[in-house]
Amino acid sequence: MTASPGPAYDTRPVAADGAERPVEVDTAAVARLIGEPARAAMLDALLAGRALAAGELARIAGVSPATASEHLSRLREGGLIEVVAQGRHRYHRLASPDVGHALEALALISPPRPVRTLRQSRANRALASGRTCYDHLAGRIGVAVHDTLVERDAIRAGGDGYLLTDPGADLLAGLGVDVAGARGARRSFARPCLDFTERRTHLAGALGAAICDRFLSQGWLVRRGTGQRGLRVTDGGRRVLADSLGIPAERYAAPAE
Amino acid sequence: MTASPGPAYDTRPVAADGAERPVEVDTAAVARLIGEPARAAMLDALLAGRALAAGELARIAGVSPATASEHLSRLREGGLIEVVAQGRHRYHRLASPDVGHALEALALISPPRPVRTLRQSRANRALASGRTCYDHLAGRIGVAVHDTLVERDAIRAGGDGYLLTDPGADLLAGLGVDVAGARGARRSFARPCLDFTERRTHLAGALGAAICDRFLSQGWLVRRGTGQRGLRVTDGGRRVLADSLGIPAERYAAPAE
DNA sequence: GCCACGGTTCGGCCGGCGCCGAAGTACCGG
DNA sequence: CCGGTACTTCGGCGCCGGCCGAACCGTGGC
Repeated sequence: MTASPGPAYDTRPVAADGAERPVEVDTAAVARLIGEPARAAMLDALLAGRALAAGELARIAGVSPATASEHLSRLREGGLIEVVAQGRHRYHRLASPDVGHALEALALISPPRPVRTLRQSRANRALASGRTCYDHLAGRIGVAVHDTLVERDAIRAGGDGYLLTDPGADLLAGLGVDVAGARGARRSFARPCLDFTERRTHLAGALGAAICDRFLSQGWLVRRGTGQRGLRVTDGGRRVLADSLGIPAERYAAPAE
Repeated sequence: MTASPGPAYDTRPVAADGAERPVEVDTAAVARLIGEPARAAMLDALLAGRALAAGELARIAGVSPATASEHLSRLREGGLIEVVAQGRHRYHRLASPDVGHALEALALISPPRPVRTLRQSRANRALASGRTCYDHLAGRIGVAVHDTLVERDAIRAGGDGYLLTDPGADLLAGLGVDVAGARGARRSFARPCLDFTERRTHLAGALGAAICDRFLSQGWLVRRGTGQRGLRVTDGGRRVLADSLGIPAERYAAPAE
């Protein structure tokens, strides 16, 4: 039995509007969009959840602004990214967490490409420790938080993903996480997300994002360098993780070697 | 707390061998493989879990045997499919469930393509009710079974996916499901799998496969037609679902219209 | 041994698309 | 208004790769 009232499953006949009916789907079109090195590099950069301007994406992908512009408009038409105009800049971001999930699922079955430089290797090791995945915590920190919440019965499988138990809601509220806001969000509340560096599950959805927000705004975690994707635990964060969640620092230390 | 002894998380430092270290990964290469209509059609056909001969795949994709052969060898080199020679035929199948998951994750963000014929539409509606996803139950039946197991606390989030509780093990053993065999399997024991027709979660992994096996071998479910992907619930199956799991027939009936 | 059949390899055709430079458009600051 | 910057559109080049027919290899049936 779950902590929330009513059945965990949805007894309605899966919605009557046409969007939910099974339809053929053009998988090849989307894969073709991702299957171009420059576009894949852009999407990878956007996977951190930050909106980036077209010029930055051009530089990241190593192509001219003209080419980048074409790629971005294709990605937009394909529904993979959204664009928000702001002054002279046009910021791009992934259209939905589902896009991020598809990218990670692809990464999981993609051939490894040997790390080239020492600098690159060091950066990757840092990412393994803590990073954001779209907008929630990933890496060893994300996995540790996820596992602890499950272990303490703060979240339980249910619905389409997880349901928050009453003690779990108290625990997170005590940390200042905006649980009510997450419940009100129109996106999926809480669901598991496969972490491709750890090959383990961490917490995604509105709740995962709310936790990530809180940890960043309190300075418990800080963005690592200018890459924005890596995360570092501060001394205060170490205290909070240990005292409130019982997570020792070893659980999320960077892997050895 | 979970039902099994010891912590639900893995306290080891994520394995010391190089394979688990974070590496750059060539997502574009894999996406490029999938992003070709003929190859995508082949992969889609293989998503049902059946191994298919090269000739059949050529016919399905609508290309000549020569072209199909080239596509298949590329897919093989890319690690997406495996081939097993048998007499004059060479049977192809997806290399791993992860490949299937990536395909489903892509399908979730792919643009819908309107169903063309009435016949096609009817076939799709049947698939919505019950189907296999790689080797486990999917569709409305898969979702109903998954939700019921969660609702009855037979499975709980933990580890990398789900852990089976003691009452849950009794429940499934009572149905004749080979729980011990599933535990012994080297693959992931039980994990959620996103169903792209239902947009809901169902049960994958060794346990999901064991349940599917049992239901098919007892004749509670039968393959629908020659497509092998669709499933139909028999009268006996209806009884078992209602009596042992408390799932009424409405939960998995084909959607209206 | 011969043929039939499934599958692969090879050669050559051709369309699509990724690329850039240059020109065009929108927005901002002075 | 004018110049600079950010971005898009256009035209044209070149190559990758998807396609097929034909030839080639291995298996199985007779």
